[in-house]
Amino acid sequence: MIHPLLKDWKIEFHSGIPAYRQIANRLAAAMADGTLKHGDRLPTIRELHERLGVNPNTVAKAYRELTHKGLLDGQRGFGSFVKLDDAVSALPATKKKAKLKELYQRMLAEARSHGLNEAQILTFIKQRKTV
Amino acid sequence: MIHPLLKDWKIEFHSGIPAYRQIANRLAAAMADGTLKHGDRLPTIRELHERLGVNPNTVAKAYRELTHKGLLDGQRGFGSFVKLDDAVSALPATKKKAKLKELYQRMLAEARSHGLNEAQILTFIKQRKTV
DNA sequence: CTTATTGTATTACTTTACTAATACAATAAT
DNA sequence: ATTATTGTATTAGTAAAGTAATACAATAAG
Repeated sequence: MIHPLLKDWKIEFHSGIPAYRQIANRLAAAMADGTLKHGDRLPTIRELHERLGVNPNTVAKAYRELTHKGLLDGQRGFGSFVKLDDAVSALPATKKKAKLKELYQRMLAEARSHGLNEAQILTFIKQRKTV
Repeated sequence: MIHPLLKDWKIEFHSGIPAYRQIANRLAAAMADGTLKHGDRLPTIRELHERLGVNPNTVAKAYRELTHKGLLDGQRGFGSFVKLDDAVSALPATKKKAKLKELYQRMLAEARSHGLNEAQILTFIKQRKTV
């Protein structure tokens, strides 16, 4: 049975965003929004490799990154499994906040370099509805 | 007379953020918050080169980027000048918005990969006071 | 015990990003 | 006209990122 994640998933090879990043982001997003739950089995590295047309190592790199963040658990001969309870929820609020701040600052810097100031940015974001 | 911008400006060489980016960001930020106004003369490339301890070309790269965005105007033998009215203000609102959206999406993707969902992110940002 | 399946490790190739050295070109001052 | 000052262009070197080819290791199933 084909994994739900694989529906309509194509790597954009000329987007400037590296393949492994697209993979890691998609998986992480699915975890964050609840599509993937703790204990779920991910597609095997080789399956993604075939379906997406990328090197097995590229998939492995994405998996490794998530594993390193504690979001994933790989078991040889068995598969890779989502691991949400411990690591993520246990990620202290202060650390999360620090990470967010860092990301936000980076976005600010880039926006500024396009002639936008923080007020405009905040205005834009605050208009967005909380999904 | 030493340019105001140069006060307490050191390049962080081991921050992972490239020197030219630090330069471009600082200048753009100064433009966005009003520290630099239209027509202001920037430090010369060679002056920044000496003060910051980076290659002239590195400074030039930052200037080139801003020039390309229409925020700067370089005149040989004369200097580089801030150019805010035309380009930036004329940057159509729709384009600004598109850019913001792109930046925001990128931030979201990265935040998700740290186990955060959009709601948390929005909550964090909305708590920030509009400077 | 053997085999198929899976994640992991090693190594190398290719491209891109960043920085640097150097020379060139235009402007202004004298 | 000459010279000093400034931005620009060309070229090259270096490091890092991304991808790939291949071999290895652990687990489960028969």
